[in-house]
Amino acid sequence: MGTTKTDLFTKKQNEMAAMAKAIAHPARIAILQQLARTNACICGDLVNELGLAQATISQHLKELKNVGLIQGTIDGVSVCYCINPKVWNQYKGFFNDFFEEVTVSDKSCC
Amino acid sequence: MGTTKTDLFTKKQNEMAAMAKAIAHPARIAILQQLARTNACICGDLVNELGLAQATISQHLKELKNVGLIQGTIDGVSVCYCINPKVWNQYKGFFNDFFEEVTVSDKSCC
DNA sequence: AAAAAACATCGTAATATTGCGATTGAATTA
DNA sequence: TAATTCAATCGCAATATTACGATGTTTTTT
Repeated sequence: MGTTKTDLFTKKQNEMAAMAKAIAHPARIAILQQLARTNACICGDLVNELGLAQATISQHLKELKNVGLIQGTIDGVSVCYCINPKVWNQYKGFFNDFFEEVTVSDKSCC
Repeated sequence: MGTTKTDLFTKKQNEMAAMAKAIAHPARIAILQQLARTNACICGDLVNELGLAQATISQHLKELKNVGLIQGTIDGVSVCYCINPKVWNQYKGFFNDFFEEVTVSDKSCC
């Protein structure tokens, strides 16, 4: 118990849920926005900006890295993180498709 | 500890995260797709289709109702659920804006 | 080589989520 | 009215998430 029963759903549905989960935290939203704005960013800056502990930020960065939304390259002592445009655009497409699936008529049925 | 520090983030960021969380489960994705397809649905059908226990489905429906994505009206003994087009389109817009925030250039910086 | 700087990882505590059986509540039917 | 049906809610167990101090690792600087 307590575990999501992924076997009950399609691959696409599980993927969609995983994608949503990746951005289902304000810290990760904030991180992505920051990276989006600057188009390059170091982790230290994020720690200063967000107000969360370094370990916490690092953990969120790891999750974003795991789903491929960001990538980091070592730059001397620090690490330079940035958005992975390919995956980003994939997300954009998937979410768009999902919400487009229903071109909801303005009148609801009930 | 263990609680998300919402006070560190903007209202928009918290809202965005909450919206993502609402669809961050395959069962809720499946429910929304089903409602989208039929444009009207009864809960009992969902229980049969999804394979989760009635109590579990009811809980997911409640979450979707809480964020306004769906609405239910009593129809005799059963309840008819459907998508709220207004909120649905709001979600569509917000997600689109979020991913549009970065019109990522095809070359990443690092 | 020693100290410092920037992150990652470990371990742990607090809280949230998921799932379901059992029960309750409301409406319909016999 | 009693039985039935459908869904909401309660209570609990299992697992996941969030957060952070402490420690480890890697590179730079002294």
